[in-house]
Amino acid sequence: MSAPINVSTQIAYPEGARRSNQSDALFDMLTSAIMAGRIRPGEKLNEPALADEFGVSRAPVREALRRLQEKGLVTHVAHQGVRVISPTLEDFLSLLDVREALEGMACRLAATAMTDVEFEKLAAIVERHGEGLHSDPEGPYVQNDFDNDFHVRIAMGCRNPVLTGLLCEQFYPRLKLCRSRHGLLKGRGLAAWKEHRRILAALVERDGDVAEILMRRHIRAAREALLATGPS
Amino acid sequence: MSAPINVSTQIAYPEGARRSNQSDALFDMLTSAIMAGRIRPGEKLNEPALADEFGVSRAPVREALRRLQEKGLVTHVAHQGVRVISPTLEDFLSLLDVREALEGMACRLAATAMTDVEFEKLAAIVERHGEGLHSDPEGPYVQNDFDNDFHVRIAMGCRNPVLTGLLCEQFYPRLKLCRSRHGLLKGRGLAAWKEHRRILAALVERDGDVAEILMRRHIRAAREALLATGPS
DNA sequence: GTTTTCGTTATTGTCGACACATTGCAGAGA
DNA sequence: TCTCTGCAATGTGTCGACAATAACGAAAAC
Repeated sequence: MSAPINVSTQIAYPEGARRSNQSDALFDMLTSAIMAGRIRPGEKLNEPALADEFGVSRAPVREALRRLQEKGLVTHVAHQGVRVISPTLEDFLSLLDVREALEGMACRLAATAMTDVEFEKLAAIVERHGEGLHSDPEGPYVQNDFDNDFHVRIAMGCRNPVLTGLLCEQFYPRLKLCRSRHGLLKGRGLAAWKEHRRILAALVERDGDVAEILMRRHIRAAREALLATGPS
Repeated sequence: MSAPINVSTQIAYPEGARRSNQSDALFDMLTSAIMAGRIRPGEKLNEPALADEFGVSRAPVREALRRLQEKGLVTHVAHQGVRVISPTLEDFLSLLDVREALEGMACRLAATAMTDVEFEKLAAIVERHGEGLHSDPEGPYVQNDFDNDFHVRIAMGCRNPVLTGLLCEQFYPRLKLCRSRHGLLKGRGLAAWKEHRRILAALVERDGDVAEILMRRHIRAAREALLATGPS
């Protein structure tokens, strides 16, 4: 038996986020716990144990775990329980290939779909990123605030609900997990910022073709940086 | 109360497909029933009613329904039950935009990842498609056999599990539903075949760049054909 | 020391029941 | 005739329990 995870005491309930049902609450809790590293990759999530810990029956736990699985944050092998995924470098690379395709398209669509107000907001994000670089120009590009992230904004600006959902709900959480496992890309900070700036410029020009190309190149650069440092 | 669906009597059990647990069996049944149109778009799937009809408790039904929801085949609004989605033209178009991005990437990757044997198999599929055109050159491109479909083969040949999973499990079923609702693209049959042939040629040349471009153009052509006939 | 067999345990699927929320209907009142 | 209120029906989340299956570990046989 694995050691008790005891997540409940470590998670501050996001105030408004308390949903009506236990299954949702559990899902939110586990999601943030995994993403924050409070539950480590490879760690086991025991259905009865979690039910016991949270004082609920197995049903809501079961559902929350299944949803985590759909989200790609945990794996479930029969009769061996569910574990937090510990993505390999290959998994990471696969994810980035698909991400290149998806965000490229998102960028193309966003070029015509986003409003000028949204572009201003995006510009502000890029600006703040630039200011942050002064402290550590060689550091990685850190995504600290989901709603104010460059990529997230574009994903939400493309006005394609399928695409937005895929990126925000499936890909970004998994990518974050991959990053926390394989390390951020040091030295990419400044380069990433410059690339963001060029993407923004193309968007403002409403040039979808160029915006897509630049975004794809941007993600491929990150992928290649990973490939260079990864297998070490 | 909606009329009883009575799916069980209409579905021939796919012989080997009987899984160990009821939830899986139910999921398979409902999936094929929806895709075959035995359960129509907009139709309600009643949890207790299905449980009763199949002689199981609500638990496995519940799980099967949730998985259908993940797959994007049904929607679930609180206290109103779950219904088979009836995709709008906009939904269809959104799906096709994302599909363009995904299959484009799949094609690019497949150009280097697929084996010569797989290419031969793919060529055979294209050839058979061409022979089928003799009977109705203006007809639509029909995908009658999932495992022997041109696009499916490429999706499986790209060697990117994330991409393959997305396409085969999420997109193709939803696309099929969209097609059955909005009609197939008449007159695209011959054009589609020619495009397939060119894509195949690029793949065989192992030219990922061109293969991607051709595939994207192929899907965009289908999208525009839909746009032209759709709003009528 | 290695392999096999057996018992234990963990995981999982399923069940039937209950309680609560919401919806929609129906009847009362204006 | 329209509106409001209360009730019934439906949908839904949750519970505790049981049984079956497969993995794990220990003891026995080779």
